[in-house]
Amino acid sequence: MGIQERKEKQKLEIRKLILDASIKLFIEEGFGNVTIRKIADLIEYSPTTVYLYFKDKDEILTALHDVGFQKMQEYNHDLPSINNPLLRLHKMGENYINFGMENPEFYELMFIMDEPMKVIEETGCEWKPGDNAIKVLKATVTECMEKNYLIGTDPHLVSLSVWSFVHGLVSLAIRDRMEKFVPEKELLLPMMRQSLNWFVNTIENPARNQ
Amino acid sequence: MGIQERKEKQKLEIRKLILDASIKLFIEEGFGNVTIRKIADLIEYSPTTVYLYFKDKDEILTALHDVGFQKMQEYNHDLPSINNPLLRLHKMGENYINFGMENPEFYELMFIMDEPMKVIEETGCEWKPGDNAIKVLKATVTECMEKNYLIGTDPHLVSLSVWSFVHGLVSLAIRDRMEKFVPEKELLLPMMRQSLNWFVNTIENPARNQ
DNA sequence: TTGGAATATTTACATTGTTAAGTAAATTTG
DNA sequence: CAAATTTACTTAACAATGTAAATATTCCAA
Repeated sequence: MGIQERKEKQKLEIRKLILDASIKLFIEEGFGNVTIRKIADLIEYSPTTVYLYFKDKDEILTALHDVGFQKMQEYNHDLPSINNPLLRLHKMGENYINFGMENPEFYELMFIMDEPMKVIEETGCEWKPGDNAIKVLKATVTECMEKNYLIGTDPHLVSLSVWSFVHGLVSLAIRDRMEKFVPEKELLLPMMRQSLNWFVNTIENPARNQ
Repeated sequence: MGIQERKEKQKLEIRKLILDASIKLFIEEGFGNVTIRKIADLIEYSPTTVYLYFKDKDEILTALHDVGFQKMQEYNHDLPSINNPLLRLHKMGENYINFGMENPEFYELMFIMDEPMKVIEETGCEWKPGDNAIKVLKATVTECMEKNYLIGTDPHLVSLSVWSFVHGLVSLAIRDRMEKFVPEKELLLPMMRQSLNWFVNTIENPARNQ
């Protein structure tokens, strides 16, 4: 029925309004600013209306978490054009760092905050966006090993390690734990890139110098 | 004056009561359970009395953050007995992981949550406990380089990288982002140790095989 | 004993997430 | 088209939270 469809669409539109308002709020001033009432203010509805479109606040955060993963994918649009798998892995790392530092609030939702994982546990236990990203990483690491850019037989373990490394960099940085290491803010990102360079150079198979 | 001293001591005792109560609360049920009112209930004072001993909740969290660093030091009591600096670095990593996984709430305060760093920014900008830990790490990495266990000339950069790596492991684990990589909970810690092994083996100077 | 400082409590307020009840408009049904 | 029902939204309210101001109590020195 056409009328049904239109209603569905309107419902989705208001959901989008809510999400956009939430994004605006936390982009501009962090998560403390994301309250149901402020969202409602922005979209010019009453606070309780929000609950007609989302079960609770955590569900909103989870939806934003999904948006974050889409955003991160955009950062990786240039990956397929890189043939050398180790270079590709390196670029993935750079993109990951750039994404995290340029979108710290999204990054928090995706990899730090508890709420999205709680919701996911309640609703099927599938962390689809995360799993997807992991799959790409693992494929790249596997290729690196097949083509002898990396030594080792366990792409699983190495993928986990690579991810931990870049996540460590980003999460320490956005939670202000690196100020001792890098007092000047302008040097933070360069330092992180340097660290990534060191990492990639170090794990590269030294025998594969042609 | 002796009477002054006794009063000082009593003040410190109540502060300790407050901190112990807070620890009990978040150990038993996580941070959601740490509220001024629950703390007050536990120590059998009224909620506002807490404010006579701490400026606000963030200051309590920051004090707990300090306690966490003391606890972490205890994990490292065995380090001085290890002569080989690379082995020592390895053990530091293991201890770090063990501490984080066994005390996730403290770990959060020390390396993930915003509040303590906010307080520190307001009161002098010195992250003393953190700086101290970093100093130990840097000394070890420096020794590794001097004795040729690690290649490279920048202990600063490598220390940052090592820390990022283990922090990445721990923080992904305690925020439940590793369930895809390691579905069974019992295998999580072994996997993290394996990852650390891989890391240390990989960064070790390959030329230094005697 | 009394007055003032230190310590504690009572009351209160604003903000938060969230639920329950009510209302007005849109839609379906007869 | 009129009545009934569903939908979309709002108002009012609740409980929990951090915290401030006003008030009360305790304690010690003069």
